[in-house]
Amino acid sequence: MATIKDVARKTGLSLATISKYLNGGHVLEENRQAIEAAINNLGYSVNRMARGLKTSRSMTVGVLIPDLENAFITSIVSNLENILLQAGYSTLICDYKHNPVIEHEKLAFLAARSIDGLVMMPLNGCPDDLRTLQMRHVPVVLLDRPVRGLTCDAVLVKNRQAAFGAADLLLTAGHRRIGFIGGPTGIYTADERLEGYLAAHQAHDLTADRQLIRQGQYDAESGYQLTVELLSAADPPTALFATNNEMTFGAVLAMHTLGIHIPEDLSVIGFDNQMLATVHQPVLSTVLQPLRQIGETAAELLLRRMRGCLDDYPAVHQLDTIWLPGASVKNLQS
Amino acid sequence: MATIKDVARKTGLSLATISKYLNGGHVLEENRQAIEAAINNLGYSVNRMARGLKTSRSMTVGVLIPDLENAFITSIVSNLENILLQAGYSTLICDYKHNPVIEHEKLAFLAARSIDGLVMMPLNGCPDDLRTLQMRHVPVVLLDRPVRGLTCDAVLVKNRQAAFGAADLLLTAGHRRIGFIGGPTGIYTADERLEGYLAAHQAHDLTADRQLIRQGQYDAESGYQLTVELLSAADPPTALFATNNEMTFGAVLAMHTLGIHIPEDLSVIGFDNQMLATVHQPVLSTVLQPLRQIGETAAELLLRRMRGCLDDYPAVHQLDTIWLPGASVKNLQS
DNA sequence: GATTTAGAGCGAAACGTTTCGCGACAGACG
DNA sequence: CGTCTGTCGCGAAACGTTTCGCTCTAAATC
Repeated sequence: MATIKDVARKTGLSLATISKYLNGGHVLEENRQAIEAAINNLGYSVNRMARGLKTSRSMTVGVLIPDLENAFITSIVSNLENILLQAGYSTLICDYKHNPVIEHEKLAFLAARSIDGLVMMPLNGCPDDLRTLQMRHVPVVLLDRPVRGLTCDAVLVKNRQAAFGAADLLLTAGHRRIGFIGGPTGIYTADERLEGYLAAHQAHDLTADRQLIRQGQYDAESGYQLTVELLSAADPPTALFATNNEMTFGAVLAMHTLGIHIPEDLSVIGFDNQMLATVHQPVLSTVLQPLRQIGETAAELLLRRMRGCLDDYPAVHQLDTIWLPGASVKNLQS
Repeated sequence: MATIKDVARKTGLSLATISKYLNGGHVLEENRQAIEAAINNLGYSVNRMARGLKTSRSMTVGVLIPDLENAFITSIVSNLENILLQAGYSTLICDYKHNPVIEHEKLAFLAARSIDGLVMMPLNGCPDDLRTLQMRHVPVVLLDRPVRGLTCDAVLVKNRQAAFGAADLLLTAGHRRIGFIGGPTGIYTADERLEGYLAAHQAHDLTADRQLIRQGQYDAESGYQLTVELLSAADPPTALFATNNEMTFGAVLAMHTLGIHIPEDLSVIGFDNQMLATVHQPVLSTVLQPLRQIGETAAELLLRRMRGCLDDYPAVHQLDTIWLPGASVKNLQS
């Protein structure tokens, strides 16, 4: 491998000059050409480890997500990666498989790789590790949910408003018994979405039947299970709101198994699962998160922070969700 | 940040000894304890860039894939990442969005990051860049398809056999007009799968009607389009075989739009799209690739190569596909 | 024509490791 | 007691950059 020394020798210039050129400094036109020729000739490319050693920047950002097999998440990551790459950063992607132990391990792993920044979709969030990172001036941007007790930049969506909208739509269509399939209490998005659901009832001067509110894990298994429970109860709902990607999948699976027709037997609103929503017959009315925008916002925020700009710290961006109109809601009024 | 020097100072030992300890060498029990105490005390962790500079190994592998939003692919990557991480490697994941220009760019980007190994699911494959990498003794493992004119390790599946099996199943069920929705000629997997389809016809002493064989891009758009064409033709097929993840999605979407019932109006076999297959009603009979196994095989092969073992080079692993039995094929015999 | 100023290049010292060859020492052996 | 052998630690030289402060030259200014 050619080094900067070889380029210096070949051009008759000094190391310092080559380095200056490489870092965008001004050199004489004549020398510029000589340097470029030598670089091509030798096939030189800068050794990022040597550079990193000197500058103590790795030009690498860590991305820690719960799941790499979830299109909803990877779509965000893909965006993120592209923007960061354009700025010269590479992206170290890790998933922790929804497991807090792995989450902690991989966070430690990333921290040990001397990353210049971190984007994380937290489960527990490991506030202590994150704080340590922040003390080292490694900026952190959270996705999807904040971490309790940690001051940090974050990119979220308006969960409460989205859930309010979905429930309101069902109520307005005349539904009075709306099943709610949600994540565990204590999880930020789960709490927010439930609150939105409840608030919509209040806005219609109604009180939701607590029996209709079912909470489990944010996974397909739970979605399936809770749907079965809800629908086999004494007084089943006429509509169902599944409040995350996996649970929507599980819920639809359960309805298929039970032979329930949408929307004749049951009106349904899903969350996030765009591919399922569009392939479903009829198309599933769904709350979608603005994946592209989440990725972009997070990337740009992180880049700003890595450039040292702390103007609006801590910034918490709350993005609007997108409504995918389908045909899975039956109007009971008509 | 504490350095090895600080540890040396604190313990009264020399740099060389600390380094030896860090790299698993033997030191006196007494010193070992002192070193460990000092490390904890100082919060020392090795600077990977300095280490990399000396050893000229980055302990990083590149992963280049066509698409990060495709669960079929990311599932492989997730596996890969986990195994590599256990061996101490981090994973630089890039996607090229099915675009040969980006493919080339990102490959160049990865190559410039001094990766220790590369796993790639190629489109064009950029044989020249890959060869350059190989000359630098950076092992490369290809996924899904080989690259024309390049000697290289690869992990593939038995495409021909899988397509043969699917077509054979339909033929055995009495179907004589089987639509084939495939990728473009020249793409390895597309060619192999088509050959399997044709071979199955031959095995039944039949010749496939060329009108039933439609080729497009490996995307949902094409799958949709070709399905519409096939079904609106004069003499439509009684069965359909969609031969990749996205095309299966597109095909199902088209059938829904056309109001076609599966399997009453049309028998269908899909490919790869497990989530669609299981959520579909009825469950879609589908050819699945062994994602976990592909990831593992590729990771282990790459690790072996990075350890310098070239015993079986070039190794081309051909894995068996998995048959997901569904209820989307109607038996015409009965 | 003398003095200032800006531009360009240079030398050398870091950055935090690994590694090679050597020396010190202790115990085993004849 | 002298020699040999094996273990453990040490000093110093790299690895390929960046960067600071300096010098040199030529143009600009008075």
